[in-house]
Amino acid sequence: MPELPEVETVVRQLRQAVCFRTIEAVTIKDPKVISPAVAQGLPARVIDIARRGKSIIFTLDSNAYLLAHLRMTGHFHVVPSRSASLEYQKYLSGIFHLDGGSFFTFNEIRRFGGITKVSAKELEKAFSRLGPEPLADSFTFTAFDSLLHRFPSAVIKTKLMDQSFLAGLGNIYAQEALYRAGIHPQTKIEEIGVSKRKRLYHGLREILRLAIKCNGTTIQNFSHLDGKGSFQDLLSVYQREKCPRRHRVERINQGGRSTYYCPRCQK
DNA sequence: CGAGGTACCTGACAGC
DNA sequence: TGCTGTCAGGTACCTC
Repeated sequence: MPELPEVETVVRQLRQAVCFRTIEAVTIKDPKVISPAVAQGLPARVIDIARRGKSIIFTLDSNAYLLAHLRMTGHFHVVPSRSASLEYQKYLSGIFHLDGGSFFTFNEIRRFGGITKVSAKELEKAFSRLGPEPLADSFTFTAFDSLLHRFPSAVIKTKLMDQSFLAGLGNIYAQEALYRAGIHPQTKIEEIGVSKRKRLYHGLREILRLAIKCNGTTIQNFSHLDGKGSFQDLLSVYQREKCPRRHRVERINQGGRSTYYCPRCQK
């Protein structure tokens, strides 16, 4: 499930393979996933690939941007030459033809994610609703704490997953961060004391950094360009039966989503 | 305004 | 075997 660490992994790999290359043409197989506008204004050179929250931004030298979101099951694949077989044809949404005959593809099983072409203004508008980047230097404990103070009555787990609150956390890392902080996922923000707020701040940053080092978590549908991440081996509660301290993990439902937590470690 | 619920979409899997 | 129901979940959109 692509969250911040998985998207960051994909961005780093795309940067290696696609940055400073020219997109000559795009073949759109599924216009619901790849907006037809993406094929216009080519060829164009990719001069930067970056991440904001869970979005991927390709900066083109044509004064436009490609905005990609993996949602649940979106994948990029880089294919070295035109003669190579399209290994992932089954869910192929689009083919990006690069200079020199290589290409990369976008595949989307559930067709939730996709790629659109946007202007600088549209890009700014899309990101204006996003909360801060949890790994940014400017995201200090003070910044996190003042954010928490704005929503005293909200349930902490739901808020951690709210992209306008904090950009990049999803169901897995929100749960893992709460385990690290010893906070029950149904706790209201106003009920969390300052020491647990600090543990949550440090816990979520540590977990994101560690997961990036592991190239993300590979569960069910997520794999990055070069294979699989390994953070799933380090999960404490998500889809686990026992927490690292050998207590039984419980599963509850919050907003139609499963939440795993340890009733003994998280009060 | 915030908070909570639901639709979107398809594959995996359990149960009969 | 083959059907049905449930679950997975990021985000936009809706209602209260």
